[in-house]
Amino acid sequence: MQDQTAATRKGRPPAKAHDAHVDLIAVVVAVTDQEPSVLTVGQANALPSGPFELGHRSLQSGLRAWVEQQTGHQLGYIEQLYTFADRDRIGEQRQQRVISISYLALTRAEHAAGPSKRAWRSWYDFFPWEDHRSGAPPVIADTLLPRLLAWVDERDHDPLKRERWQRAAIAFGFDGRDWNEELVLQRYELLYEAALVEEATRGSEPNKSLPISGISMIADHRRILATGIARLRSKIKYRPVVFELMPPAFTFLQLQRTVEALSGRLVHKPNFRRLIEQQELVEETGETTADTVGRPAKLFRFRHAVLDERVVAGTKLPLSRA
Amino acid sequence: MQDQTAATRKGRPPAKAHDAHVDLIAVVVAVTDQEPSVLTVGQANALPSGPFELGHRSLQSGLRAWVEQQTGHQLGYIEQLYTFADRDRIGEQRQQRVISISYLALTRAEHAAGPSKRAWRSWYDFFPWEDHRSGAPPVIADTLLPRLLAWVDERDHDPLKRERWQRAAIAFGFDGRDWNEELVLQRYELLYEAALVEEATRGSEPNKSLPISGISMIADHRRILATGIARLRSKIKYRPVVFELMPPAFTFLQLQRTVEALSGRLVHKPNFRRLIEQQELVEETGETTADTVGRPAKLFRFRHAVLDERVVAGTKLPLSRA
DNA sequence: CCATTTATTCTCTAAATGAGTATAATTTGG
DNA sequence: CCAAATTATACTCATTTAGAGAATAAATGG
Repeated sequence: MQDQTAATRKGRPPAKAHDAHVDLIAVVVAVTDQEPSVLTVGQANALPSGPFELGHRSLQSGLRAWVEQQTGHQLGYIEQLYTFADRDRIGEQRQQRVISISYLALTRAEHAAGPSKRAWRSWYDFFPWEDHRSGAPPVIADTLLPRLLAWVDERDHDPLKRERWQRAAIAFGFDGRDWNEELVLQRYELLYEAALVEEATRGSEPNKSLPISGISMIADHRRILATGIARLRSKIKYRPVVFELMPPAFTFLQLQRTVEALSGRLVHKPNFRRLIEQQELVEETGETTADTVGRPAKLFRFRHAVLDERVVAGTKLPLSRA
Repeated sequence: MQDQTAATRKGRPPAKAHDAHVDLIAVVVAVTDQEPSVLTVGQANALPSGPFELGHRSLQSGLRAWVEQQTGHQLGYIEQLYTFADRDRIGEQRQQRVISISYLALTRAEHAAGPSKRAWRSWYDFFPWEDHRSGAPPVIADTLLPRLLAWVDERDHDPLKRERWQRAAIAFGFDGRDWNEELVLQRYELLYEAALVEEATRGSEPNKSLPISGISMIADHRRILATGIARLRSKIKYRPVVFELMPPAFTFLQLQRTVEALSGRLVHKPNFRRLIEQQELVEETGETTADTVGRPAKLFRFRHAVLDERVVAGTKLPLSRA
């Protein structure tokens, strides 16, 4: 799953007319001080990216080269996210097609020294409504809910109103529904559709009452970031990827705080420990933490062997033994 | 998740030199007569595909257009699979880069009449080792195991031998391990690496003792098909996508047989029923089947409402209530 | 009517999950 | 040095879910 790439098709006449510009773009994630952060460039409002060039051996190596050049950061774990190609989601129009192939990279924030243009930034700067670690953030009730209600009311008649309202309610957990932390992309797309994010209004006249929600990014980078967050929030649940973000040795609490930072939710401490233990994902290093107050915690390391042993979780289909 | 696309990047000088040819390629799946089949073109050894052109509104609409033109088949549900760009996996070398953006489409085999070049073909023709509905297929013990052992033995020394053997054992369930039906792509890649599939030997001199395993496809289409099968086998477990493959009304057994066809494994009938029922995925139509022997089965239909109600399964993180 | 076939419902046990409570090992303020 | 305070770790208990199979129901074909 971590290394897929290849060209295809048999000798078809090269259709130069349709050739496209291909960009590689990276969502590089680290967690430091209980804050999930993303690697940015420029005015801290762009993801590292660059064109896929003839010199690149593969998509992945092209991506690594660009990120390293632009941020000085070397990537470890990466996986492909999604390939975008909409014309209408970019401000300017061009004659030529642009394809963006996005990747998710997991890393630790330290790594390589020296002065560089790299800037880590909490992803909740861009998505303030996504952090529910201390309850639902006020921005939802104060800003988003009223605005979304207005957007629902744009519709004249009932079935259409209800459809909009239901979508909003599912995405944000209104009407007593549960908050679902995985719906990052749906929420962003809804806000985009309701024109509650700055980038949705770029083509139009500057409306001073907007924008309102979070820091925006250039082009559609915020959408790509949303895609990455959604993927990661989903993936930590069934694959041991959190450990890519951890130092070599860590305590249970540190691990828990990392998961909480990513998912934007608090987890139940004893049950979290039980979950990790029963899956045998970690082993004791023998050391304990010294620096803290309270009872010192044992240090653990990730059991890399699990990557070989059980490639994947379990079934979920009620298989028959026959 | 079903409709994502967009262009990116701010005004960077168009780097014509690096422009790439972009192909769209479809894994179109249907299940008929308990056989999972894939839509092919050409000599029934190619997936429908075509270049992404300026006239296409989006990647998805371009894909739909090509499939419709080449097969006369109209697509319903589609989702993006993966974007490939390896140079070394295609027979011929070219100066220009080729990007293949692949999609998975789910449909029903009937649909549109008239003469057409479309051909449905069981995916097990291409992956005979993947069908475990009547136990492990003989090809594994008879052909693959000995060949893989020889491949393991190519390595001179122990740690390297062990590493190869462990990979094979995990992928194919040797050494008393369980068969994991989701590892379709890993298995294919392993066979490719061990040169046990025809396409792995295309650059080299024709070795008569090979090829051996399944029907091959042009270029890297078989790899893309493997990617699609793997995705589908994984996805049916946590999202109600099987219903895209079912007729409007169906019995529990038909539904079960469809799941079995896709996963290549038999499921436990009462527990399968319980699973579907407790998730309230279906409702009775009121009719029953007439044509069969034995007790007539009730007919059910998919409750489309579930797509709105619960967008997604559940948590899997031990959340705290606070 | 009886054997056969398929459908549907139950039962029972073992695991996994959710939610707390209890106990252990430290540090820190007096 | 002792009593909070603080964090870590271990247990408990009820509830749900999953795995495996038995029992019952409703047809068909003689």
